[in-house]
Amino acid sequence: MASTIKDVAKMADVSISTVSRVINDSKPVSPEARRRVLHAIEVLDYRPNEVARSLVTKKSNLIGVIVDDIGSTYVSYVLRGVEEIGRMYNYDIILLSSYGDPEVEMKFSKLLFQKQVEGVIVISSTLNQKLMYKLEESKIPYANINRFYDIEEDLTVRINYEKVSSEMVEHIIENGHSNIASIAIRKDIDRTEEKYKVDGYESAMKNHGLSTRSLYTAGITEQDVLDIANEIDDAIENGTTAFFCSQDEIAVYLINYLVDRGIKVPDDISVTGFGGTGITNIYRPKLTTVKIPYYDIGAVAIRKILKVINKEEGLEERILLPVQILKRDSVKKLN
Amino acid sequence: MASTIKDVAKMADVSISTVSRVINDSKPVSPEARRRVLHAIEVLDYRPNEVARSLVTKKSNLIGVIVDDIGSTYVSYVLRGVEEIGRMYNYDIILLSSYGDPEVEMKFSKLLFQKQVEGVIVISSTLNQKLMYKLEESKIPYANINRFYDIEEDLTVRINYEKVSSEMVEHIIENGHSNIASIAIRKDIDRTEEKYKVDGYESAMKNHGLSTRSLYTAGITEQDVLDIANEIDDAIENGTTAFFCSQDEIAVYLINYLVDRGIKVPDDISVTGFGGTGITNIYRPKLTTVKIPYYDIGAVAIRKILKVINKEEGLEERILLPVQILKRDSVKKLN
DNA sequence: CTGTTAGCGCCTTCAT
DNA sequence: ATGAAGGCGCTAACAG
Repeated sequence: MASTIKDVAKMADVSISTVSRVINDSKPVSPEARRRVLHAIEVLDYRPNEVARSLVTKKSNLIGVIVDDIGSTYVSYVLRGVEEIGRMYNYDIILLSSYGDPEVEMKFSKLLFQKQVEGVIVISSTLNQKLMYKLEESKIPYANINRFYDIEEDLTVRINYEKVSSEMVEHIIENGHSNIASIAIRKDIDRTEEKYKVDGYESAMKNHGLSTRSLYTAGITEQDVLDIANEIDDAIENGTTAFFCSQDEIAVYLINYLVDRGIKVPDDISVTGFGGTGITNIYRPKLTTVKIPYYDIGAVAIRKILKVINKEEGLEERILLPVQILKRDSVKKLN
Repeated sequence: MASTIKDVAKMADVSISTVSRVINDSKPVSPEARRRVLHAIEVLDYRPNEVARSLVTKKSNLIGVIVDDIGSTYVSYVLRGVEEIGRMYNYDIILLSSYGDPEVEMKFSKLLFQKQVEGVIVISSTLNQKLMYKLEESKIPYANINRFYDIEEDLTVRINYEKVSSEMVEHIIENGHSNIASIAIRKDIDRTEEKYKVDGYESAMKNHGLSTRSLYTAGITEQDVLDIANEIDDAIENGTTAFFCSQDEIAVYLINYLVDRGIKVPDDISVTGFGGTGITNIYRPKLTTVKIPYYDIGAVAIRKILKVINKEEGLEERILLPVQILKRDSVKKLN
């Protein structure tokens, strides 16, 4: 059995209050007493029991994080930010992976409440409104981070997808392309970031008096891309020289498809993506893409929660994260 | 303020003992009392406070997981297994990411002890002996999962790298190759899985009377591979037609290097890897590689810990996980 | 500066 | 079958 505050008190020949005072540095303690306590702590290898401490202080220093799949790159990148900033403020992360099951997520939230977490962060690719309601009514601070859905009310951290999309399209245009198609995900597009990307694409094109061609996939799997092969072929036959894709996965599977058909990227066709995670550094050609600051998204989310917990006054500004376009090798300069 | 067991007792007009009995199903309670308690719980939306519960039962149902980088594919894949199996047994995961700093890891272990975790799992790419000692002397069950180091005493879960390496080399030989080189990581090779891989390669080659050529990198970054470009070129000039690589990253960067030099894979040169994570499905050509069961590695590790916690008698067998060779497109059949 | 006391919310004997 | 009482390890008044 680990030693307790009592053992330390006994050994140092003081009361447990005094021990508590030195470990918390809460009230003045005479140098002599402090010395003895410290010594006893050392000898007994005493470590305060956080569970007991939480019970009385009502602070668990725990943030619950519900994710849909810890194995996904998106989730793990966001988690980096959450974990590191949480740590800076002495908060630990309890991690729960739901694999996208909404019912499981409901159970998780209950579990987390019982564990007395002080905040909850949800990192997912799907939407679970029921979970949001439950978190809302729980009155504990929470943040919702979603890979696709970008909903005004839920917003925690946002990115100006429309603007950066326009910039990316400008970049493609500057490289001499004029027949540029976009590919985005159709599902729930009115509530996802995809809408903003397509809007950005279309407005940039219109600003240059160019006509648009917007293709849509069902998702980001290889099959989803192959399913619109006809439309891709069609675009190319009609002179499309560049594809502005709303996600790195789409871009990469598109390139795979093109290469398999003997079409070279970027020599014959240029392609851009959105995301900028590891794969885009390894894959050849190195993808020209928008680097989404996943780490910062996580960091800002937990920071916001901690602010609420600590009742920091921070004016509730909407945080808009800057993004960066990585100009690499998948866009060719036409002459 | 959330309602407590007292509130429930008052509302149901019973003692807190009775409430405790129904929520834990520990002792018989009259149907009538039970009904009233359940009703009160429902109305008050009562959820037992796990912190208080842990304090008295001395069970936190928490497993601490120290990782070097939550953002790494390796870590997140292993975590999937840890999390899911932990969940099955009602254990939650506290996640700490050290970014490889040994001192930080020491602090983490202390932190975890204070949080009263019942077990600790370390998932890393580096070795922290001090941490292992500390965990060992803590007397709480722990498991050490390492991406590279494969040390007899520390073993938690193991893989027969030598055997599968031989099989992979056999596969390459069956495809008509005879001049095959290996590439592995030199660092600490006597204590890493790399040794077994090279051994497997060499023994397969010798069994076929073929001569070996073993190259070594400093690590798995792109630069590490480029640093041995001369040796790679040299091997090719000397007739090498296939490279058996000890890690997917090495294989992929090697292919990048070769392709950049106008050498086609697998048409001119065949390449195999080790790992089988997501990237190898997306990358072209699809890599022929050994699929390491990361999920199972994590699952077995936590299962082992839970066995100790629950004092299950399970004979302390050494678990050897089966692996699978993914025969895909990066090895060409020579005629 | 220090010790005593009263809980935090819950489980668990021990009586009844 | 049920309630009263004690205590898990710790913090926070309250006296002194």
